[in-house]
Amino acid sequence: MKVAKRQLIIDKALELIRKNGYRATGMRELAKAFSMEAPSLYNHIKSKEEILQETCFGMANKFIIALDEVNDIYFNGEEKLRMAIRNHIEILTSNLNATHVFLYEWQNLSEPHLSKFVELRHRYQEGYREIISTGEKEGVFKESDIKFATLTILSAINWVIEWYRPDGKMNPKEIADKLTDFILSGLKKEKI
Amino acid sequence: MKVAKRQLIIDKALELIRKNGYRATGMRELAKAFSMEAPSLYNHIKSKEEILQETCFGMANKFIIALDEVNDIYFNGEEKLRMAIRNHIEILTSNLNATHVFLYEWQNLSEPHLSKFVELRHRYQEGYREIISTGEKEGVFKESDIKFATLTILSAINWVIEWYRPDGKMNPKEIADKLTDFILSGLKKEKI
DNA sequence: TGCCTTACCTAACGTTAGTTAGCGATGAAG
DNA sequence: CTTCATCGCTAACTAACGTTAGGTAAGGCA
Repeated sequence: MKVAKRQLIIDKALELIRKNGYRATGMRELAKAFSMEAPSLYNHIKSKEEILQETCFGMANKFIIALDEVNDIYFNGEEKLRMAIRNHIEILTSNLNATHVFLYEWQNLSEPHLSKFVELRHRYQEGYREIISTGEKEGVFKESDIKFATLTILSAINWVIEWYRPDGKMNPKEIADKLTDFILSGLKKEKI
Repeated sequence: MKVAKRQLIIDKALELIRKNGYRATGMRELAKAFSMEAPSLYNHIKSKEEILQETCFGMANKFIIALDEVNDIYFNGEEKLRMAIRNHIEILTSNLNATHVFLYEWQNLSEPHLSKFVELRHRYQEGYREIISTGEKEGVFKESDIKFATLTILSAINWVIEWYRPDGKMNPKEIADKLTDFILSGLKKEKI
């Protein structure tokens, strides 16, 4: 039972944090969502930062594992990119609140967790860089500044969190496919 | 003299806010940067939020004016997009700290400024939507979900703030051009 | 000389933050 | 029936926040 309520608290915390920001989300406000007083929360969690840490590192793991799988299973660069983006969008859309914390609130981590987290982020970028590099070597992707392409791609797929609505007209897979098409082929009509 | 120091204070504030976040940046810390005590700041500024307001609305104006110009002067959709992105990157890279506040800290605005600001942001997006819509009607751009394309493009050009370094190897114009090429033509090699 | 403004100071206010201490009720286990 | 962990509570602490009040030294100007 304890573990269940703990998860409820964390979930609600993530929801509030996404809505108002980590610093603006107080323990008293969080407690109110459960008709409790703030100190009672500490029967379930160790501290406010514990929520932040668990979420940041938990999501980092999810993203990294999914990416490593792609790099292991698929060989073709284009296929790799398509699957990586599909996985990323899938994780992002099914963990909107947690992903927001992962993307934008990690700066509130205290040391040494902050440094550790930055390193994980770096590793994730590295994975994408590899994929693009693969596609380039295969002659399928243009010769491009790989760092540049990586960052641009990551920005596009992360921005999805800003406008995705679970009840919208596109489901995660459709978003991922459309995004991949856009990234691969751009906006311009192909010359005939 | 007073106006000069006021600007120095605001500039330093923006620098600190970009580094640590609006809420994490305190008046005492800001004052320390000038070897002053916190209350002395109030001889130069009215409040902490004044800095936020001035920056958010000031930057919004810059971006919107630049975009309106593009929509007035150029006719071709592709040219419009190229110039809009060039202007955007130019403003962004020459106001890194202020742009960060504009992009990520506006949520700390209090009402009614918050609503007003959101409306301005909306208008800026609208401008990009128009451009893409123009290119589509001309038959130069693919038939695409315009909202989707707009958001993806804006995310890519805004993400530049995350990795741009003034002493890096690409200057703003190069970044803008490369970004535009990427957005227009994508990552894949053109079929022969 | 006398005065007013500028720009700093110290002291302190009121609020809010995260958290701890310690107590009481409940309910399952031995 | 007793025991003991669970999970709430109130009270309160420390630290930090933005800001105000009120005072003082310096410099331009009548």
